Amino acid sequence: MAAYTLPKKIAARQHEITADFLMVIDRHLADLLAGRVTEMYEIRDIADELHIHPTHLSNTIKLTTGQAPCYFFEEKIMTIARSMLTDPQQSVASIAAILTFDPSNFTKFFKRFQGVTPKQYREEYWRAEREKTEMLTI
Amino acid sequence: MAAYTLPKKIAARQHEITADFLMVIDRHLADLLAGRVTEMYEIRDIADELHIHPTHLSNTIKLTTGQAPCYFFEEKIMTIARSMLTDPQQSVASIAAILTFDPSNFTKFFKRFQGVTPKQYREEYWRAEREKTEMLTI
DNA sequence: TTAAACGGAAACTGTCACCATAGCCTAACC
DNA sequence: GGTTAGGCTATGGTGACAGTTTCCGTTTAA
Repeated sequence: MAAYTLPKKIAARQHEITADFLMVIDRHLADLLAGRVTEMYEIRDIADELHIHPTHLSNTIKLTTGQAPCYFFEEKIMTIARSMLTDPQQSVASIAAILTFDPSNFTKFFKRFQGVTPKQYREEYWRAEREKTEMLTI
Repeated sequence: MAAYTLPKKIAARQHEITADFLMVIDRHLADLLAGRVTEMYEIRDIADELHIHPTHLSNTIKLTTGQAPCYFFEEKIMTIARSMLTDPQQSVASIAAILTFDPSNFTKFFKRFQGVTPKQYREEYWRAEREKTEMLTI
């Protein structure tokens, strides 16, 4: 009997793929923000990096999470976009550029998920901030 | 070896869509002429009826026939228009109305395909008819 | 020997950019 | 007065392309 057994497989291959996928997009987005890359990954690029077929990636992510790969990618991009919009120094166009959108598409993309345009989102954010400050000073 | 095989699929899904598309526009135009409907179908309406995406409809028709969906739609409308114009009772404007055009656009539409305006077409048609009759009476 | 992993074709959904033109009005022309 | 042309703008259709889903065939490992 072997005294040492391999650690029990916590995740099946499916979950390994899912975890790897999430790591890859996190790393890629970090690279994008740091300016180390300037092109947005496509699903094909991620599948290539994981050495599996794009269709198989799509199927596996959907199977383990109930959501398609794009969902997570887009969610993370939205989180970054919202965060950058709270910085009044950055123009909407420059944020769009960093996220590899052309300005027009960035607005469409953002509005589709957030319901409001980037500019509206920024304005509402600062209005809310001002109200908070007033609460303190009164 | 199976003695009975299913009949070989003659038409792939693509051809099924194409056939259905042609049926739908035929039926719709018949409805229009009979006054059962007064609005011209758009590609979206046909796609809805076939339960597929408009883009997919467009791409599939183009793939199987080499022509875009509009081509067939417009061809059939032109056939109807030419036929109605041979009836001297119907004014050009009333024909336009039945085909859901405003008079000005109908002329433009007709000329684009036929090279001549509706009125010219009608006149040439009757001139040709008269010549035929003269041939007989001489 | 069988169930998961994987490859891959085909059908389908969806977005975007481009542009021809329908729609609408006015004006000109038989 | 019915027909046609001109001019403007909003928009529908298209073609290209990315992604998803379904389905099935192979391989692989237990």
